[in-house]
Amino acid sequence: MSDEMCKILLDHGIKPTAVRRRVWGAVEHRMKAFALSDLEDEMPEMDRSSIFRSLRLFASHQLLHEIDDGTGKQKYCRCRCEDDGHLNHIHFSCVRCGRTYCLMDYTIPRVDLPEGFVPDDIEYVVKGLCPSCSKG
Amino acid sequence: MSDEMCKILLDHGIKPTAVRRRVWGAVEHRMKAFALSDLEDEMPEMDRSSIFRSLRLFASHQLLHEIDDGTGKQKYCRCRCEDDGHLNHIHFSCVRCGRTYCLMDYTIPRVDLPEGFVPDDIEYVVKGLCPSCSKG
DNA sequence: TATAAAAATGCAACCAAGTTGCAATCACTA
DNA sequence: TAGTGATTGCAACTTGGTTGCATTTTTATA
Repeated sequence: MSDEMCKILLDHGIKPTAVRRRVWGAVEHRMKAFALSDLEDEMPEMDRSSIFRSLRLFASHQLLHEIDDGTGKQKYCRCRCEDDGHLNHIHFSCVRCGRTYCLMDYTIPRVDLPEGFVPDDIEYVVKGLCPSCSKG
Repeated sequence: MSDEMCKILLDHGIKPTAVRRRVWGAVEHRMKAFALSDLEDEMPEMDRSSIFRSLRLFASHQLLHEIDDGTGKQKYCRCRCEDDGHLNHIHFSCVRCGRTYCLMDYTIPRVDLPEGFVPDDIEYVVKGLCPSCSKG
């Protein structure tokens, strides 16, 4: 709805249709990684493939990152990188509650690769217990 | 068949049945990560779920690691860790040919996590072009 | 050794998540 | 306003993983 929201989409070359604004609104302020199924549950009146297509579109236009936390479900997180569009923070995946945290302030330490390997992107996922699950 | 093979399985608390020896034989010398589907293709006369159960068994007995390289397929690699049973090397996943390399000599750099996060395992996957694909 | 009990296997079916084909609808331009 | 292309909703399909169960094999016990 808001002009603000439209602007972000337009700035990234995305036509702000009703579906896309709806999806973006549900997504833009999230700090944790989320899956398609999360959005499905929250917006049961919306079509799965429409949400899916919006997410993929956002990801291809650098509004979201696609991350893989080892749970077998594709997750997304809000991209806040100014640089080259690549993820540069680590993720934490809780083995108990299944939530994935974006640790924005923790950058991925780099490794020099053997000759011939040309890196493009890095995924650094720590698995264990998150603060709320480690308390118990 | 070989006593050697049986010994490895027995040493890890696994009864060396025919299926398991067959699967282990197809797996033990691999340097690259592999998926269930790879073994299915190589041993078409074997049952999928039997291979699957063997792999899961091996993994639960620390003979294999289950790794997630972001391709959406569960991959496995030969465990050569002497220490705590955790993976400690990085992986390289080629976006062109889909192969996943275990870079055994490249250990995962550690990151101090925020208060409350209790790490158990780490996944470090670099995506890009492998030596054979980056040549072209 | 014969038999009972337990474990492993093969098969078919199921499930979840992602993805696609296509017709209906919408948005925009001429 | 008609025509064109993009978008959407729906249903169906694909892939990979997983499970239920009857059959077979192995192991333990009498």
